[in-house]
Order: sequence, then structure tokens, then C-alpha cells
Amino acid sequence: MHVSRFDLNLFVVFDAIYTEGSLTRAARVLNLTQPAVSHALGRLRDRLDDPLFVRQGARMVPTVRARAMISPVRHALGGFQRCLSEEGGFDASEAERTFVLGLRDGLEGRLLPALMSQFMDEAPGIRLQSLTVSRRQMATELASGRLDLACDVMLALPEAIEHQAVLSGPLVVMMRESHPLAAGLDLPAYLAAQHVLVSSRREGPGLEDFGLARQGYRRHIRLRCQHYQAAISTVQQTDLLLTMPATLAGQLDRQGLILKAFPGDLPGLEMHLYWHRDQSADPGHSWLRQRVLALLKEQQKQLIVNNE
DNA sequence: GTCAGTATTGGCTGAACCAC
DNA sequence: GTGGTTCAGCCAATACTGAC
Repeated sequence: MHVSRFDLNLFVVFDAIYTEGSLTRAARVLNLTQPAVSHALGRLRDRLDDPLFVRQGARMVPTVRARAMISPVRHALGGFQRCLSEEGGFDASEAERTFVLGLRDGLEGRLLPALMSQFMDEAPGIRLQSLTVSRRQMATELASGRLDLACDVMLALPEAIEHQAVLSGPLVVMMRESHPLAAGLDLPAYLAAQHVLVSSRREGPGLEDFGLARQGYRRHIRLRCQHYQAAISTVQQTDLLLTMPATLAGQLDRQGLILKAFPGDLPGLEMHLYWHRDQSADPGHSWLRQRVLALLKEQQKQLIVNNE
């Protein structure tokens, strides 16, 4: 079928349904009624001779054909958008858009308050959504457009996922002021102590445990939890130790707590910002990326100053 | 079974386009 | 300018699904 015989607006609807996973939510985003979106999907189904989305419970799940189409469709729509926007730019003061960020616990507290305080007046129509995405799903989520940016440790991801190092720093150990090891912490004492591990996974070692295991060491994880806030509250009330990147520790409320340098010989953690290359040319995405990068760069600078 | 949320369908309206 | 045709979008009704 020649493109001249095709209503290109149907691709806008297609993209919205794919992103939202729902005709109702797509209609809200597009400022249409839900039946209008349903009709548009019907026309698209008719022209492409494929259901494109099938209902699975409360979600509209894309078919194989839809999954194959989404990347080129978004690429083309991005191109159209750039043609329409002045100088290919992005006016944050006028834009109405929701950006989805994949942030692990700890980074949320570091990034979101500073980002939102900038956006409140400067970009009143910009909304942010932060969620935890498993590392296994990250590339898929970025490629589908359900996720705009993600920040995590260095990962082996497909070539289509671009990344940039944003935060790096040594590991530190957090303990309460009255902890027996507050006077001095060495590796044998660290290994003999009991620890809190913050992880969103059900099981498996933390990143520092991999490093320790390579050197033949193993530590005793007494508590495994999902959020740093819970871990810190526990460390405030017990003799458990919490090992974390200095890049995160600097941002947290550490009342009654002290930080010690990690006693072992482990490299620090380097955090990277990830996005799909299809998004690279999107002015809105580029604007957000630059803001996040600038913010994290500033925080990295402050971290270095504080450590000096 | 009932209810709420969501998708689909049918009928209608209005705008756009085209031929005359 | 007028009338016919097409099509997108609206409202209302109905069907489907999952939760309780």
C-alpha cells in the first residue's frame, strides 16, 4: 500500500495505544473520546490486516506485527515532529508531556527533588514518572518507548541503547554513631559484622558481594530490603552495616549515623544514564537528557568537593 | 452474581471534498 | 452554489474481563 493512500494520523493513535497499553488512556493522551480511538484502531487493523493489539485482561498487548512496527513508526513520527517544531527545538514552557524515568531506590531521592524544583515554574506542563525497572527488562522498556531514561550501574545492553557515565564514587559503609566499629573499621571486622543489603531482587548477591567473592571473601547478610530508607532506619537502631555508593550516601538524611570508607579493595560504582538511540533526535527527549545530565554532573562535582 | 472498568459496535452529525 | 459521498468523531448501548 502506498503511503499516499494512508492516513498517517493512524500511526499517532497506534503509538499512543502502544505506549499506554490501553485505548482509554490513549484517548486521554490524544484528547479524543475512547470510541474515536477504537474506530481509528479499527481502520488501522483493516488497512494492515492485523489485529495489532489483543486484549489480555486489562491491557492491550501488541502483536508481533505491532512490535515490529513501533520502532520505525516512532522514528518517523519524531521526524515529523521535528519538521513542525521551530528550529527543531523544544519549548519546555509550552510542552505537555510525561517523561518516564527508570530510577533505582536512592537515585530517586537524589534526582527527582532537584529536577522537579527546576521544572515547577520553567516547564509547568512536564510531568515525571519514576519507576523501578528490572535490569533484564531495561532494554525492552527503553526500545518500546515506555521508558525514556534509565540510570543504573554499567550494564551490557544492546547496541541500540546509548549511555553516558554520570556518577562515580567509592563505596562507603554506614553505621550508627554508637557502633563498636565506629572507632575503626578494617576488612576482617567488616566481614565479621552483619549487613543490610538493599536490592529489588528476591535473591542473589549485591554488587559489592561479587567483588568480595572474587577476592575469596563473603559477608553475612542479615537483612535484605528494597529501599535505602528502610535500611538506614534499621542501621540507626541496630549494629548492622550498610554498604552503598558514596554518590547516594551524600544525599540521605544521616542523623545519628557515620560513614566510613569501605575497608576492602573494591572499585567504586559508576552510574550510567541509558536511553534508546531512536530518542536521540527527539528535541523533547534531548532537552530532558541534557537537564538530567547537567544535574547529575553538578551533583558529582559537589560530591568531589565534599570528599576533599 | 454483581460491579467497575474497558473495548467494541451502531447510529448520528458535521466537515471536507468533488462533480455538476 | 448545490447536492452527493466519504470519513472522523461523538454519544449511547452492548460485550467482555477481572475483582470481590
